[in-house]
Amino acid sequence: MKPIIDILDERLTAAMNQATGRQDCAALLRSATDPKFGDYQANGVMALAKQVKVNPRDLAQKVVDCLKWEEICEPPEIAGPGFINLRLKTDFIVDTLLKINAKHECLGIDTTNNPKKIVVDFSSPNIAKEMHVGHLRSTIIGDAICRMLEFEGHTVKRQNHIGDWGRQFGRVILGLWHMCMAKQHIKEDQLDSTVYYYQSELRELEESAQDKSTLEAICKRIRDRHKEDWEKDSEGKDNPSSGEKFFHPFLDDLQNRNPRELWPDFLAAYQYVNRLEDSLTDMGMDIPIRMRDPQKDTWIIKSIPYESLSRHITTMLQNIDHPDNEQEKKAWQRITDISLDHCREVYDLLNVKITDEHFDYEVVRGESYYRKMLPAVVNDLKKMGLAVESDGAMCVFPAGFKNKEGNPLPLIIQKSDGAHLYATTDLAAVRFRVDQLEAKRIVYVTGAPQALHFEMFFAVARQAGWANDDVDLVHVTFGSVLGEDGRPLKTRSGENIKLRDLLEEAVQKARSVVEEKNPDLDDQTKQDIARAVGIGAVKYADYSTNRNSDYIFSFDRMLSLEGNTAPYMQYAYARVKSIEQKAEDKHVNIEAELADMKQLTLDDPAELDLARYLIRYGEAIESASQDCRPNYLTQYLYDLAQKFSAFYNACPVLDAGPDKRPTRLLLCDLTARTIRHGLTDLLGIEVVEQM
RNA sequence: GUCCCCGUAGCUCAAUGGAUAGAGCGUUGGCCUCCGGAGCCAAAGGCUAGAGGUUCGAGUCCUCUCGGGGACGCCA
Repeated sequence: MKPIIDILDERLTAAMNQATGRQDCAALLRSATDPKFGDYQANGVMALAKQVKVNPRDLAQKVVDCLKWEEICEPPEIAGPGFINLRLKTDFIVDTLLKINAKHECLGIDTTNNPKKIVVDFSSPNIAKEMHVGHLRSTIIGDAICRMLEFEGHTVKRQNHIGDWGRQFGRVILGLWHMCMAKQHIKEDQLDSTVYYYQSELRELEESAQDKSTLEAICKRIRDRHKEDWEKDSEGKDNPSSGEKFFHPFLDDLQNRNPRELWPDFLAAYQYVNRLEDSLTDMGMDIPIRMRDPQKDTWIIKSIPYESLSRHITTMLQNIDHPDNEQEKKAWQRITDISLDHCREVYDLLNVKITDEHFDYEVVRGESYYRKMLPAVVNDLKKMGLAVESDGAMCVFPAGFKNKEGNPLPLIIQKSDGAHLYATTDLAAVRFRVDQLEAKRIVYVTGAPQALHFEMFFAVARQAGWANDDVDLVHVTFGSVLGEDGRPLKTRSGENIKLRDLLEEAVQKARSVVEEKNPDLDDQTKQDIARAVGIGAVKYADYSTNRNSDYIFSFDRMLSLEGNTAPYMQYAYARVKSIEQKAEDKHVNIEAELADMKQLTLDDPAELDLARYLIRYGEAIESASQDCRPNYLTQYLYDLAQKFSAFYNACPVLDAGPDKRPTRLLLCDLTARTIRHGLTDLLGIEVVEQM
């Protein structure tokens, strides 16, 4: 079925064209601002009257005279300075409800007649970092956008543009190497109760931060051992540090281990590398490295500053696909696996699908995916004359952007050391998405601070002709999650709050509420409810604010069960389900009563109020999807739940007479279906039958 | 310094240029012989930070001021 608002808008527009003899009228049909004005109001007549210089109320009357409304609306009313107010006929509402009942799988909503291929780039966490609150919004807003677009009938390609390339690359490999070596330093019989050196030495480094000489002694000790381990690892081989003895077997063994157990260790080792490198600055310590002698094609050993070791690995591995770098490539792949597994755990909790196993196409295409396309991006921009060298770096200066000095602002695509940046990767990705994925719209869900980057990068993509006018480029921004103090949400010690911890706390808090309200449920049921309510509360709280606003994160409010929250919605749903369960006791066969319904009796104001709102679900989806604003959808669902509650209070269902009961059962059924569809199918929030 | 976002009830948040700016929490007062009271109904609470402007009409668009946050060349 076509949305009612669209039908009326078309008719109003036609009537306005007819009344004025023009072709360019806009009815501006909107939801009525107040129920006393009816269901819809047309705002366009007033502007039109101004243009054609006639009295707006007179024009409104003319428009109404030309308008076909009879089978849909009560007689239109002209109000105020020239509004045309439309109220749906009860018969029309009845008709529509019956049609929805006949097609209740899609709730009477048609798919779009203009389906597009749309890429949605979201979540995109950084490898080697635990997912934290900062990833919450992109992940769930992006997911909701995809779900809405998919429901509308678009072909959506989800892309998880993970940060798996670039500067931290060398450090993560070093981290894994330390994990390997630390294990070697542990005797077999100590394995249970032991502390790995990267754990104990991290503490030492932190504690001695202010004491230069102690710090140097620690670093020297670490360096000496590092060197020794490195040499031992290639014992008996002419290929230095080939990793034959320890590292390769370690990496192979990792494949057989549970990534979930490895993750904390890896994080600790990575943190160790970061700390160590920061500590080493200006200490003048060296470490040997191996490199290919390009002349003789043999390995040579060279000394470099210890603190630049990871940077060396990073630059060397610009060429990761070379056979010489197999060890590093393998290490990097293991880390990606381990890290993605951690993400997967969070995604599962959030009920978000943004990894490969859920789809028949590659979802996780991180920065590394585009690595081979980067030189071409730079070269092509150079050839076009768009990229020029500036202070040793390759830059594009898109028109209209200025820096602090008022000079043209560069988008840097290649650093002076030859390395590429995220702008380069973004450009390669946009090319890939337009050419290979045939995207007609690309949606980037990232925080507002990156707005300038996207503006510039879009401008360059357009200038280069990689995204022409037939491709929409959209940056969906969002605000920050704040703590109760109004500052960005952090732990007391100032660290990012781990997303998994946050979600687990939400489930735990929800559990204690369930425990209190409904102590007789069995343990598994309680846990299922706690999970649906806890996770749902976090997601719903996010969705229900304007995404551009910052919002203050509060477990108490989001779990408070009153107001516009997930628990309230879930409760409304559970109450309907409860009626269904009770039906059997009262010998009411719901299916039989709903099947093949021909007529409804909408007598009670609460029934009518609920009914007229139920048929407008599609409008809510349309507006939420259009602007990528899930809060339009939550607002609709909340209003719907409130109207249902009012109806529930005023109108007995199971005890109603046979003349009223089928209607009321239908209202219950469609309310439940709509809430479940909105919550679960579009927002990924579970509903529960009881709570 | 330039640019971007924000400033709405005591608090947390809404408001697709439209009519008298809405919810929830909190406050006050009603409503269970009845399907889940985790509910419903109602009241009080506002110069939409301030000043100009555009418009038939401005919380929304433009200009300025004040206050908060963020971005602005080799991180992402």
